[in-house]
Amino acid sequence: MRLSRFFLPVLKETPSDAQIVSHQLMLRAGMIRQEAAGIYAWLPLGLRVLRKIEKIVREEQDRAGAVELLMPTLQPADLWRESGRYDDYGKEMLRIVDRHERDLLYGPTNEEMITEIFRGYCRSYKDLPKILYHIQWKFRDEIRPRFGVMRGREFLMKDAYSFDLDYESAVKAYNKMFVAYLNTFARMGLKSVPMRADTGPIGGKLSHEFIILAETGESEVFCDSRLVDMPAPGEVDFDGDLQPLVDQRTALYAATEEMHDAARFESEVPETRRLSARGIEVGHIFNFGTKYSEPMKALVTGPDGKDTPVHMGSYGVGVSRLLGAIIEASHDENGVIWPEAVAPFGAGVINMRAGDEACDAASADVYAKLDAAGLEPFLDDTNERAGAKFATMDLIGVPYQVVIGPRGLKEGKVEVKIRASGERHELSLEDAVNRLVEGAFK
RNA sequence: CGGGGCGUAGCGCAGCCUGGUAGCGCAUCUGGUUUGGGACCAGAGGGUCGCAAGUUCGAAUCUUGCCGCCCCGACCA
Repeated sequence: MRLSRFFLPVLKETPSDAQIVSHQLMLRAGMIRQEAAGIYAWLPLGLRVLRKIEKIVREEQDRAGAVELLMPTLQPADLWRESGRYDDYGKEMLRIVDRHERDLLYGPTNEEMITEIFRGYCRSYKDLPKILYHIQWKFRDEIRPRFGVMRGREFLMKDAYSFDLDYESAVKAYNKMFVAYLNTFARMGLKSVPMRADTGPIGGKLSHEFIILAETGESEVFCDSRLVDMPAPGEVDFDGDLQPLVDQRTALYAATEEMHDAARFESEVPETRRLSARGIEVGHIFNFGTKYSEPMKALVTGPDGKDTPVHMGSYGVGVSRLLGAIIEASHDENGVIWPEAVAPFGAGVINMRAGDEACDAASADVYAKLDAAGLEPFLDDTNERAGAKFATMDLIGVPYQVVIGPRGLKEGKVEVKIRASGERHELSLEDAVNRLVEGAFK
């Protein structure tokens, strides 16, 4: 992508209504634009990152054996009357009446609808187990939206739902998502900590929140510090026994404020490892048994010929919130520092003197080679001054910058700057390209 | 929903108390000089001061109502 063709409305000054750094940087880098309280338009740069995050979430869901589908944002109220949640959910649910006076709602979540879909087709225990998911926009009419995409009213969420014959089998699905989540967040450069959580209005007994530690987090959390640096499981056999991997983590103390037990914390965790911090919830998994399948009559016939309600679980990831969480975890005074896996562009190319024949030619050459190698380069081919170009490239957080100017070019050199460390390397044009393509700077 | 604050040009703000020609910085446009860390000079455009009603000869400024946004608390991916 060339900057001259792109749509990148960067702001020099920080808009006054943004309080936390991720919100400020998302506005300044031209990633989002607020259209109403808690409702944002995704500008091209923000959308690119959102898609990267979505892709990682999708790949890890698929790897864990979940199957993607897509449900509508609008749902009939009757479905929610079946589960009893039409009345329970309260004002957070946006209720809509259509021209025929039919009650609809903009889905805040999809347990009812997925249960309806499941019961429409699956009658036998032989259809089980199943995990279905989608990545879709949700609306919750929050009392107080805040912090940009961290607590928006409209937000992108991955929600998965599992269906099993019994509790034991449902725990296996739960464990799959548990492990998949650890891998998902790790791929985005985040250290996530699974914590015992309250099940809230969704109901059920087994539940964990996945928390990213950050000063600006909304929840207070307490955990054994060993959990924070425990590496993600990585390659695992999702059909194998995941219980040891889960136990290894759940054995260590970790709880959010509402589940915190100070006495237990102090007795189980040695003082040096007691970590109390703030965190951002980026994922939440639940097992809720037959809470929906029973009232909604999602029954399967078991091997014994008897009908039983399926055991279900639901598993959410705040996809749009993750942008905020990643920025909170990775930025400096100059802007965002994207982990490579989610960076909107793989490498930036700064043409220091657009219009200069040699600079134009060298920039085009580097750009073409990086592009051919699949690095998704971003070329600043504008007439801005050097300082402005550096500032913009730093702000939008591109992991590597190739600086091509007349000064270096005289000696056949370009400069590669690593955004995260600030390190610079003077290299020949070929070396710069080759080493970027090889990933030599990682 | 309770408490607090704000709404003036695309962005950041001043002006309001004490009513009388709507201003500054950045951004934008034109011309020129510049060009390795957010340039300089000269000129130009852009605002029914959130909306409505009231008070007044006269309202950005005072009063009332409404709307929107932000912050603090109880809830949530």
